[in-house]
Amino acid sequence: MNLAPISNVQIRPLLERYGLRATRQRLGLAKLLFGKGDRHITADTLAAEAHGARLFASLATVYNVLNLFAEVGLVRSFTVEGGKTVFDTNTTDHCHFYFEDSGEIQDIVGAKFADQFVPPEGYEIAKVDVVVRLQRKRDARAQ
Amino acid sequence: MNLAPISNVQIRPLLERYGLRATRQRLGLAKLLFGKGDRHITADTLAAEAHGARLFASLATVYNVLNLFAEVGLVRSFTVEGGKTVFDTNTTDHCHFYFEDSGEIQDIVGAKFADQFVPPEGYEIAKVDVVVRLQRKRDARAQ
DNA sequence: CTGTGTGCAAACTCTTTGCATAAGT
DNA sequence: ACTTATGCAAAGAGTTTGCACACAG
Repeated sequence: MNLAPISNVQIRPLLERYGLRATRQRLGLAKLLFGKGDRHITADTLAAEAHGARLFASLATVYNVLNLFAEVGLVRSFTVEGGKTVFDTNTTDHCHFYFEDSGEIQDIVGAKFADQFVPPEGYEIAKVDVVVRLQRKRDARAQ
Repeated sequence: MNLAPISNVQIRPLLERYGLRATRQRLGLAKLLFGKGDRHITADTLAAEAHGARLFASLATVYNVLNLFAEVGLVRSFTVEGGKTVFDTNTTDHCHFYFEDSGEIQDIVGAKFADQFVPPEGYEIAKVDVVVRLQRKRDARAQ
């Protein structure tokens, strides 16, 4: 995937291409997700955003839709410590910075790892999650 | 760390070296953790194991002790999808295989990544979590 | 119409917390 | 003795589920 921002009208065919019914909630959430480039978002944040855009989708539906999108490959999900699930619209092989102070997540460009691992006999790699946790540098002189 | 299996008598000084009071629960849990080489274990599994060994430690205490051990660097924790926190007695820089079918976790030997990332200005790397998720290979001819 | 999605609330899992009691040094 | 840890139960966060109703094709 990793599409450039998608205009309104392209979303319906996008869903249909993945065999998904184009419901109002799915269209609206997809528009929020794919309308502004790469995003890292949790279910409750997306629900809040949807609500702000006067798109009414319950939290349960947001979870359903995000999990569904993740299953078909429209988004990618991973978990950060604390147990929160983050959904990423960039489904290519890449790593993440996680800022411990702000909770922000950022793609690490150019870091690819999935093909460096040799899976054990009988298994294949489903995905590789790499999270680099960052903390504010404490200057040696300070403290 | 990454110590070879530790005998009984070494555990008390180990805790004291880390400035931790040697309580019965901590001694017992440490013995279970460090007594059999590298382990990947969740709090509830360790609690069950302790119970089986007639060491009575409540789940809350197991969490307290594991989090404390993680803080001082005796163990390392990371989260797998599903939100479970896994505690690893191997605190060196390494990656993990996660078997989706069994839930098992295995160290990947020889894979080191922490020094390959350049943190953004003002930040330093707290840790790098790499989880390679594995699924049973579905033979192309099958299905 | 028919099947599928949605919304709500309740259930569920994992983890943390508050407070009285127990134990360590 | 004094301090810190433990146990219990309850609270908390995040996510999933069951069922009645609504909507898409």
